[in-house]
Amino acid sequence: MVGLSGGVDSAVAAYLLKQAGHEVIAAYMRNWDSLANNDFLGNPYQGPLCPQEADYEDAKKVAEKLGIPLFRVDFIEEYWNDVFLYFIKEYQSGRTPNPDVFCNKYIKFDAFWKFALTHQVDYMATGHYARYENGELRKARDLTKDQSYFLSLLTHEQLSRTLFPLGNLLKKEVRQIASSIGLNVANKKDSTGICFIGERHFRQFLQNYIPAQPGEIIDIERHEVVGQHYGVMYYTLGQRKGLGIGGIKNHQKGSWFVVGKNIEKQELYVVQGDESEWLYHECATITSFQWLGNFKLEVGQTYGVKFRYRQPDIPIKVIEVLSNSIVVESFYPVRAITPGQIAVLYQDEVCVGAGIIDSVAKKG
RNA sequence: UGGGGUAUAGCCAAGCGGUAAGGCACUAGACUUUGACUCUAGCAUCUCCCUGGUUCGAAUCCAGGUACCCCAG
Repeated sequence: MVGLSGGVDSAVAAYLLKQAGHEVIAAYMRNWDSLANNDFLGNPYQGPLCPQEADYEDAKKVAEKLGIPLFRVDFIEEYWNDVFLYFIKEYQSGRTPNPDVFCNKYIKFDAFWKFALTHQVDYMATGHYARYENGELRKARDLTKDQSYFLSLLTHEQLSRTLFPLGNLLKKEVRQIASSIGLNVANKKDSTGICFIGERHFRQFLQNYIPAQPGEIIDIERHEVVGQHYGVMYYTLGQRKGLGIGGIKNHQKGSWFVVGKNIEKQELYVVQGDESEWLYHECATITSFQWLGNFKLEVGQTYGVKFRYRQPDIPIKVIEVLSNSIVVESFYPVRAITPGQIAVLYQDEVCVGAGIIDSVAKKG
């Protein structure tokens, strides 16, 4: 069973599986209901035109074109309970979660799989750009579209029952295939924003679930108030936009960036200029760490790590291994390593482990 | 109510007679299956606190007014 989103990637994935001789069925998932979920503020799609229904129509056309049956399934409650509540809780505690990683873990590769099982399938498949070969999760051939980052918290069991038909293709090739077989979505723009929710004005979106709590923005170097914020939970480390801090007398030119926050005091800490020491760290404690490698994880080993999606691999050394967490140290300062985000360890192309960034520190 | 200083876009700020730099913020777009970062573009055209005056021409000079700041009382 293939998860058809209405986009070009999953459509081509389904096509390729069918071409390969698999018996393919598909399902369109809908996991977010703006009305039921009070998704009002910051939602650009007010009114009757619902992008999800447009996507469903696209998926139907794709299924029809490919001659495969298309089911429709909702995991709105599961998404809310397993992904969104966690998402909100993290923001409330001042962290910056990555909901899509958990959406994969609990919805796409769990709830969806259970649904697929009711149709007696052997495998599920998605349009992710990633590879799972010989028990190893690997980056996609198209490194610019590689999505192994988002799959890094899956288990071997989840990965081994999944096919990734796009793992060895370039995005460009996927679009060419879609075009060559006349798929309606061949030139459809890639979707962005939180999976199943979509593009939102983020601060306003959060305000639907976390009430505003305005407070002071403080220059952490001079201990001066330089502005007012809407609520510390709406900002993330390294953030520039949305601070609204203009020119200030006797200050140099330059933008301001978030470097910290105090939930209790509702204070947001910032620095001017993107070269401030406050923005950079080398050490990170990674909790809920899951090891995917087929050898032993030990102190002293070096890997490449992504502290956020699409970040080039950063060389790090493992300096501590605990039962459920590890501590790593990069060989050079890294900007805005952010608690709540997922840190993924790679050994070249192989994803060997991942966990949640819990805290960061300067070297030494 | 003596003296001095400043008044330029939301903020900081160039310009000192020749027809409004720059930065920040903001907005839009690009990038992006999280949030960010980044990049590109836009952003004072009866306008430079107000009113007169000098001049071919003023934000720039002069006079008066208004507001705020500082030092003295």
